[in-house]
Amino acid sequence: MQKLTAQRQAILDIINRSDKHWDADEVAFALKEKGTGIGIATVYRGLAALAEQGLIESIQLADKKRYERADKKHHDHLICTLCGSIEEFCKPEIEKLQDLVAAEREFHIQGHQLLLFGLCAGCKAKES
Amino acid sequence: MQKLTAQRQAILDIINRSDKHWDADEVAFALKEKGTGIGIATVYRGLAALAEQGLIESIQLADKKRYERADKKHHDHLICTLCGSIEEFCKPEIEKLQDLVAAEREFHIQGHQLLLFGLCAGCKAKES
DNA sequence: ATGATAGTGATAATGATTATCATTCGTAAC
DNA sequence: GTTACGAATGATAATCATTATCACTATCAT
Ligand SMILES: [Mn+2]
Ligand SMILES: [Mn+2]
Ligand SMILES: [Zn+2]
Ligand SMILES: [Zn+2]
Repeated sequence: MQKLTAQRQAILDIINRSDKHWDADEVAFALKEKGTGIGIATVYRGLAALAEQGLIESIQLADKKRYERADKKHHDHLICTLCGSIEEFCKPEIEKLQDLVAAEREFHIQGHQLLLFGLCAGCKAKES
Repeated sequence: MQKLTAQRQAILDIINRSDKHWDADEVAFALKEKGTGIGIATVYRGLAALAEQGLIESIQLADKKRYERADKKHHDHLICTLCGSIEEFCKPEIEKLQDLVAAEREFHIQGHQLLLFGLCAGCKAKES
């Protein structure tokens, strides 16, 4: 009984039209730019609803949640501690090993989050 | 120039005497129990200072930061989404693959965090 | 002693997120 | 078409972990 309202559709459109990892404020701002202003509480609720339905993906960073398109295959993230950029990677062997660890402990795995922190190529170069 | 004051030593003792993953409030409460009450701001600063010096380890969960003893070898965590229990595991092959991913992208890795979410053995059993 | 420096603790402020609540929308029954 | 109900909206208050302030204190070197 989760409805895909006009507001939620607008949020979904914003996110689907880019490769960015959006936080709630960024989405709210983008909608305002467009003329489609939406209450901030509705943005939060819309993002949560869309993620619950699998229409977008979420990642939990230290300070806040970010959302991205769901039409990519599963991946994890490299986060630059200097410029904040977010890169993506996919390493099925890691996922296999995670399943193995869970199986060994009779842990029923529902999800995971792997974040690699460091300096992106660009920032590494600048760090003479 | 970070000092190991009496307050910080008290925090460190609390954490070193157990295998728990402590949040700031739990540490503050444990200190109060002991008679060694410490201002909550000092607890936060003390935990941050101790972690910076490598005397304790921190993990960032969705809602809050938790701290644990630093005298174990590196490990990652399995988190039960039902009872909140935290188990630990160590899988060097995963760490190797992480380094490989970073190297491929010329990303200078500084740290990582791998969380596996799901049901612990106990909770899985109860879920008839 | 005199500073310089860092730490403490009470409390205010911050910032992301969630709760409240009156109002509105969408749809299904009458 | 009107009514009725559940869900959604939006303005705003509340929550909660954490950080910032600021006056005061402890430590240590000159
Ligand atoms: Mn991504
Ligand atoms: Mn641990
Ligand atoms: Zn960077
Ligand atoms: Zn459990």
